[in-house]
Amino acid sequence: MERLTGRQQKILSLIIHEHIRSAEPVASNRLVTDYNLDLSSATVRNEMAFLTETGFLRQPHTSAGRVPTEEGYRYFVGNLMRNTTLPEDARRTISHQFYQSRNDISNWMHLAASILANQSKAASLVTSPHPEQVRFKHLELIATHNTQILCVLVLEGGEIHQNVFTTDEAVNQEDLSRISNSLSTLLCGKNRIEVHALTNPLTELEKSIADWLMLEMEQTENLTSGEVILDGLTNVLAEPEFVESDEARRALKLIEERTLLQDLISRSGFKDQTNGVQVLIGGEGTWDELKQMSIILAKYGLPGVATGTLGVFGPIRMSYGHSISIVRFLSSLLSDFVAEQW
Amino acid sequence: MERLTGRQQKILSLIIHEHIRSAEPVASNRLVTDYNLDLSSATVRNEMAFLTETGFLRQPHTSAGRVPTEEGYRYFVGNLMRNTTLPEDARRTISHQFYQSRNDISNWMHLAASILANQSKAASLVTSPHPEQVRFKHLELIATHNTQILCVLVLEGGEIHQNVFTTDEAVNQEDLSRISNSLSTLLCGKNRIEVHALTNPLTELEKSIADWLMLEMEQTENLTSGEVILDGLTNVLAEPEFVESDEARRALKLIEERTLLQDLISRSGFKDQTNGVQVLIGGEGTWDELKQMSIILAKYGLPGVATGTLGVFGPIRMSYGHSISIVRFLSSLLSDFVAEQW
DNA sequence: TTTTAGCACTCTCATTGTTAGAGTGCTAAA
DNA sequence: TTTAGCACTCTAACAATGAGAGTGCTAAAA
Repeated sequence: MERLTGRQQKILSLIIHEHIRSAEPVASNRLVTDYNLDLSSATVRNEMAFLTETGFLRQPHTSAGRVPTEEGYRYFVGNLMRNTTLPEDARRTISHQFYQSRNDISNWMHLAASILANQSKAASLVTSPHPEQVRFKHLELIATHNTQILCVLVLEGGEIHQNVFTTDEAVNQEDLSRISNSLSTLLCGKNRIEVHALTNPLTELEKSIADWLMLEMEQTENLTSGEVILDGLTNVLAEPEFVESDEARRALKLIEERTLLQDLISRSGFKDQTNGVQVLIGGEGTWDELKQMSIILAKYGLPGVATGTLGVFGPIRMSYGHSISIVRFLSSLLSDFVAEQW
Repeated sequence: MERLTGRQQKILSLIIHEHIRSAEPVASNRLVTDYNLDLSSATVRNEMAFLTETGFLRQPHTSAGRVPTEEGYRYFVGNLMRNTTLPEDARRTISHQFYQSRNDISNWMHLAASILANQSKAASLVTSPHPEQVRFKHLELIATHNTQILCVLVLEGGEIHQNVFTTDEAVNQEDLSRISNSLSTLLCGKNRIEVHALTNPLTELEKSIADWLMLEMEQTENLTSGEVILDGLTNVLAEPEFVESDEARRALKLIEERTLLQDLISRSGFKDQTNGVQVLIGGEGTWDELKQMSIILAKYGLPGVATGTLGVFGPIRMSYGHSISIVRFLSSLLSDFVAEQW
């Protein structure tokens, strides 16, 4: 990694800041006048030439200002950005919005996606918390019409699955309650394999119920992530660099189709930096479709028990400091919600 | 309504067909050569002049071909379009895709949105089926941790709500089961007002549970539509007329924010045409933001019991025949699913 | 009366030429 | 080491031009 002088770092920071604001190449003059630099534009130009040589800036054409490269953004995020935390009042406002829905997973997922999108002015995603190992909690059988049975499976952590069975002959609610009670007490807290070992079903109905609940548990376990909520897709489209080119459209299409997300979430190792928040800038050489975009991801939940992913994606020219602090804050907030229920 | 000769109708149809295909103004020549018209271009020009005068076509500029007006599309949809039904094999393929998820509302809503978007090459929406009157079906209380109680409310039709209560002291599962059993038998099939009249709670816990379930029932009842699933937003953005203008972006933004949808669904009277399918062309003078877009909506479900809405929205230059037949088919398919569960 | 060939007319769009100005790199002086 | 000054380059905006697309109209043909 190149070593930069304090002044070079400052100029790089200012250029990135100004470019994020204006979406245009930044001229040496603009820096001097608008940011009260105690330097002449010529000096700034010399430094800019150096930063261009070392790969942190580039020039769209000879007589244009400078634009940060991916490398430049990466250096900025890794070394220069001051580690902003969300101001106390913003935290309070956001926490307050969750007050009503803290007990309903689906609700707070949507809310989180909406807040992420609005605050970061980019697109956002939130995946449902995914348990490492699925455990049975409770089963309920409810007679609906004469031969139809609504079957509700509650997993540890409060996740709910439902299904409707049709039987050959009518079953009354008392019988159903007896079955569900015995199964519930028998299987409570058991994982998929234990459930399989314990169920020695007698009737046709019990057999199909047992089959179904093992299927649901297996599916839930194998999913890398359950539901994926997207929001703010149109925010990204409003950005000037995406108005013309259809690169963004293609990237958004991939994201809407959820194909990239799986890949992205599983391959981004979460090995590293910035306090559990992962920053992917310009596809990092791996994802060609994301050349113009950056993605900020964080896991949330209880490690080893149940985790989900949340994050924002926007133009490479995004406000990293603010976005990262939002992502980090929501990640810890949602972790609390998960901890309450698991 | 103007009276058009057969030839005029045919020319209007062909122009609309060709314009939907090419997204460009249609010239008199193109019609004669590409569609083997047994007429000269001059004759076609005369008819085109007439159709322009009567308001079905317009000319972007003097030396350009013709483009259908909103009025033109409306006449086409109302009078000229042959009432296409989806081919048998397409129906079968689609039905087959639903096979696995016919019992899970959330699943089939997503699937329906995805199929609508892909088939119509436009954006799609599906709202959850909304009961006319909410009725209690079943209540289940499950002890999770020492002082936490997971509370699952099942409404008639299979809709499920959940909440977590925290009590001052630990409660055992037997007590909870007793409470939920007695409440379930007491309240089964009752609507919100009857529930209110019947609950004369004794303990603090019972009181908060009763409060909550009445709140949920009330909220569910007051919603014009519950969950709204959107899909295929990026399909619309790929259309040439939206690449440049930001009109589409604004329209999509409104739709993403769900503000327009409520208005749209409630105000579109479903008074009319095309077998329960409602076609809104170019905002119909009411919605300015939708000048360039058309919306095809249909209700599904059991009228008077529980209904939802589904549809597609795309450029005004959309393939109405195909889209309408898809919407109609899915509407009847989902109606079957609703009928099975209510 | 209806259709059509022919032609003048209009408007767009792509191309070219031109110019102002934005911004740089370099040099020589401070 | 910094900076003033200046030549140089490239873009973006504008005007001028011409080809071509497509029309409307007229007068002749069916």
